[in-house]
Amino acid sequence: MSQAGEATQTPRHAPRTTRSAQTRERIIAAATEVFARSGFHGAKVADIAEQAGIAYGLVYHYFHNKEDILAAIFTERWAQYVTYLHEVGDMDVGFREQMRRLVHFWVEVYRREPDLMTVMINEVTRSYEFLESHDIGTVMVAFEAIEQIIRKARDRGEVASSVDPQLASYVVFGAAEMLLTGYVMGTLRRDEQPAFAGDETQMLEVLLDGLAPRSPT
Amino acid sequence: MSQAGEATQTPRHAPRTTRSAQTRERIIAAATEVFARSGFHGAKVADIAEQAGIAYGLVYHYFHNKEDILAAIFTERWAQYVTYLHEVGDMDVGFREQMRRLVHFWVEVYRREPDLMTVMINEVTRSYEFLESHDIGTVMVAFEAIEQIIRKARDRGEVASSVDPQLASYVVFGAAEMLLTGYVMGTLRRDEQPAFAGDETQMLEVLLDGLAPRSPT
Amino acid sequence: MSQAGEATQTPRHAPRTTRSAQTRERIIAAATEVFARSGFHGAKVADIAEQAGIAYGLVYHYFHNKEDILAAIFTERWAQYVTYLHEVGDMDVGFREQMRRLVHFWVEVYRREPDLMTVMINEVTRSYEFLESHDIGTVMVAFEAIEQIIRKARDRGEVASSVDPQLASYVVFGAAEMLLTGYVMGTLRRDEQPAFAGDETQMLEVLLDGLAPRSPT
Amino acid sequence: MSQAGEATQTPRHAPRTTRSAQTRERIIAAATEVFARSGFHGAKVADIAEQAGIAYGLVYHYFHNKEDILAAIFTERWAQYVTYLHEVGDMDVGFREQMRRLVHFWVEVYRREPDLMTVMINEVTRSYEFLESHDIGTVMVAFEAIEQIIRKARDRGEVASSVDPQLASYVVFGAAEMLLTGYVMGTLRRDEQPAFAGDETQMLEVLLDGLAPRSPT
DNA sequence: GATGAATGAGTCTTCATTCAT
DNA sequence: GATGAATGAAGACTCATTCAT
Repeated sequence: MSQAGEATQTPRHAPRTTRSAQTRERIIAAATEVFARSGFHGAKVADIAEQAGIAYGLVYHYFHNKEDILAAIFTERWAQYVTYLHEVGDMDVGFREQMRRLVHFWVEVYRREPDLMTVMINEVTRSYEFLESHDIGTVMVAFEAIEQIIRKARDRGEVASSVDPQLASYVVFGAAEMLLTGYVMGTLRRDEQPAFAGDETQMLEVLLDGLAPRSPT
Repeated sequence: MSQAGEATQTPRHAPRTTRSAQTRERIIAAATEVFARSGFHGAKVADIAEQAGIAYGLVYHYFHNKEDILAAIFTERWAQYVTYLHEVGDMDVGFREQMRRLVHFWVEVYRREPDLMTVMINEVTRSYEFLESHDIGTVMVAFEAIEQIIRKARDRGEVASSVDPQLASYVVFGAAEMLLTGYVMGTLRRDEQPAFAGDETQMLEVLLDGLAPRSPT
Repeated sequence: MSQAGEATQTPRHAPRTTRSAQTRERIIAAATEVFARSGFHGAKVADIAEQAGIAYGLVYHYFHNKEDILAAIFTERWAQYVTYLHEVGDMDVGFREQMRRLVHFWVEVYRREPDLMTVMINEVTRSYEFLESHDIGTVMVAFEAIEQIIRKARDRGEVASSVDPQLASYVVFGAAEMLLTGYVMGTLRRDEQPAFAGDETQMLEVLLDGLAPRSPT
Repeated sequence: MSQAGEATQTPRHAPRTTRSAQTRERIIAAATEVFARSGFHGAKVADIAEQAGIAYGLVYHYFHNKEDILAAIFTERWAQYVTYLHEVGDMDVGFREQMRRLVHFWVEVYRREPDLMTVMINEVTRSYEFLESHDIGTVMVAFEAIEQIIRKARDRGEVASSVDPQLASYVVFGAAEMLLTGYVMGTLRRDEQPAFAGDETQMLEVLLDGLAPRSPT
């Protein structure tokens, strides 16, 4: 745990073969699932290996330690996530459409990789332990990307001038995350595709237009 | 973890003396602090005892095990929380005012007991582990209380008729929780009272009126 | 455990009042029951106190430690036991009658105090630990008493001359003990008094006349 | 203790290698020795491991917990024991010879594996704790086997018709067990082979022909 | 690369014993 | 005498990590 920073910097080895790379991916996928279910501390390396269908000793061929797996998930998946946020920010499609795509993206990502989001949120976003040994700024980038989208839209007049982009980014992120949490926890049951689409519409409406009725009802 | 439910139901003993009750409170307070700092898994019973200024063995006079302490924190504080949500729901003050009070309540609770909220958020609300071994319904009551507030307001015409109260309750809860998470994480630095007040106003505005500008766009 | 010998020699105090003596008896009775059920190591002082209906701290007013309670059971009860064995040995009633009385005595003692016998056998007679810290000779006296009874009977011609009194005492003691174990374990169900009487007769017959049919049946 | 049954049913894993199987045997042998010396409760897992020449953690690769080791000793040895009893029962050699072999078997087993018998007697046969958490029927099978031997012999006229086979099986088993206990406790010192043989003869005589002199005295 | 046997630091938890009240 | 709060030594058990095969 103490050498976490170092470990993160020093991948155990570069993948030499395709198979090797596949095994590494399998471990990351398995770890994502197990971390999501049990949390970092509650996850056993043996569980991860079992989930990945390999011997537990093999994990240490690919990662220095358990912490290093979490770091890899973070490094290799979070980046994609933030990349998309920036892409959306750079799209010339208007704020409503940007938000629509963001919400859709979240819901889609969750539908495809619910565990990844869970780990990101629970283990990365909240963990002092983790953040202390990594750059908290890297985590914050996601918030800042959304903040930027809102700020620019505000500058264009597509967001109310009174809105504080930073605060608003927390609202947006929080709302999205709680929706996804509802999915994962099973408190929001959505078995059909249309239901997911309906949620996207609803969330979008609430975030953009608020709860209070617009104009003369 | 498997006997957690049982443990929760069976307090080790009724407080016989004032001193006994005080020690129990000391342990709960200390545990709240340590759980907030290190997380449930990362917290050592010995740390909790040290923080409480007692021998670690004494913890087991008052609680069955570590899990039981977390359960006690949850049980004894969450009820107060839900009670307030219901009080707000019963107030005859209009939806905007209800929401104002809710948001203020959340921010205030955090300001007064940041560790408690941290534990609630990180170890209870977000923990599969906890939710799986306890009555998730107890947790959901909070969501339902907000859902009811929104539903009634919609019936009164104070919330747009197109809004789905359940979905909206997730947005509201999620936004509030992420705000507090920002406080907890220190990514939202708020050292001054006015800053907190500003956040409340902002959050209220976004939730009620949305990000999009009102008036004639 | 190390000062067991010392502890045994030094009763914590002489009973000053009748009530005091009664409490001491209650502890001994309770301990006998708990030791029988859980063994010495498995028995908790708290269980003994609860069984006795007193606070666990009070146990230490009457005994130095847990070991001391066992020693007291041994000292104060075993003596009575051996005394009776000697009485039987001194009776001028013939070997068959002596054996009859012995067997009856065992069955009776067990019927009245099965726990006492269980403790004697399991924790005293069979325990290296106990025997190491006490005079094993004291325990052996019971065997020797039976051995003497047999030896004298042999000298009188009432026992086959080929019989080794020492070995025979083990047979007698073992048979009796296993019978009683059957009662306690519930593998030998005896709810009616006649059943017990029947067992005494059977055991006596087998021990005295053997399994093989006597001459012309 | 409550999951003991479950643990017993579920070996931690099947031996994958010869070495693995050897280590498991080493642990069982070491545990037998330590249990015999200190009793189940008094035995430390660390002692067992030290005796086996391994790290204590390794014990938990092979067994779920301490109780599980005792259960394994019982399961894997008792079966052999009962098997032999049945073999003797099926022999067509007459009752006297059957008994002779039984007694010889018991004495031999003790001579070869005194610790094993000590554990069987002290921790298995006598322990409520053990018997409560396991199938007592499995233990009783041994009694029943002897009972059958006696019953059949009675039917053949080789045992007195007045004998109750069940009661008699307790006498036989009890006598044998106490003899072994004498060996175990060291109260019956037998350093020479002839002494053991003498014991067998004596026990056989007492059990078959009884203490009372046969014929006309 | 792969496996899983082996290690032992780290914790939780129990419970005999003490002692203030 | 009586109580039970408090202490802390002792020991069971977990599991990340190493390494021989």
